[in-house]
Amino acid sequence: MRTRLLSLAAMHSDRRVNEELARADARKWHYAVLATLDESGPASQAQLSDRTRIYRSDLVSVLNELTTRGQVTRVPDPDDRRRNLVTLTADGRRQLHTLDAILADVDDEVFAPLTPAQREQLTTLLTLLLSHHGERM
Amino acid sequence: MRTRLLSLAAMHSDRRVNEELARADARKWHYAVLATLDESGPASQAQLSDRTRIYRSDLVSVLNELTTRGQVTRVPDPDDRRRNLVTLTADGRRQLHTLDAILADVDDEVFAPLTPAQREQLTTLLTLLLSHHGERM
DNA sequence: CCAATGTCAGAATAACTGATATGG
DNA sequence: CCCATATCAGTTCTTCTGACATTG
Repeated sequence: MRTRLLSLAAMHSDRRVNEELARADARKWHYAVLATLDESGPASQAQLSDRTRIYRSDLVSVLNELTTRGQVTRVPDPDDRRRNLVTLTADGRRQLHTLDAILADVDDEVFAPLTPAQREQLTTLLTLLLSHHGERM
Repeated sequence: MRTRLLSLAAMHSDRRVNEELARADARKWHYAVLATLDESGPASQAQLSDRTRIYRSDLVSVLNELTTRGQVTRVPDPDDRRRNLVTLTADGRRQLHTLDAILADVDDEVFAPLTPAQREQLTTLLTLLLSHHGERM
């Protein structure tokens, strides 16, 4: 059953990712938020929640941590004052690069059994999956 | 970063799997144990733990539940009395078939964005990953 | 004496569910 | 009035650690 394969592979990967991110005093949600902001630019919390699949309620504390570390700013959106506009800072981008380097190593380790072509394939397939039930849960 | 793609895809898949298994009063570990026993035959708890990646400590309660439901038996191994030999019962196999049917539907849904050929590819790639850091955490 | 096995108890997260206040 | 947003409080579920008794 494919769903089980996927689950097992991800479990292994996640464990390694968490171990390594912990050394940089980060967790995968921190990375997810920083990376998403870098990829798609400033966003409201609701948008971030959709894109990262972090629950809106849980995003709050993640953002609290990131803001106290000066890695993102969170300011009310003047155009729609219900929203906060979350933006990556220079420090945040620096941290993202640090985490990127860490994760690149984990990536190499986890996907070592695959040839470069197979890694490409996998990326393509997973991206396909996510873009379909992607932006829409 | 591929690890994040993998993580997101698995999270989505796991959520759907859990939702559907819950309707059959099961969880993914129940299925994992039943399926593993069916695939590899009777096993000790340590072996099951390796194969399913369920912690030894957590396996205990999963097996408690499965035994009270009569889906597996757990008897001391005469050859090595530290071990329990866990075996699938007829009821267990029946339950496995039920869960298989449920999961086949979830599988179809989750992997709908992929063509049959792409699903094959994905299975191959994930199997490769798991067989490498597979039996060895 | 050391290693492996199964078990237990509990900590630490992570995931999930409302409820609420405020603005559109 | 209803919907969306951010926040808070709290529950549940899972993952993970450490210790222990028993056997090899």
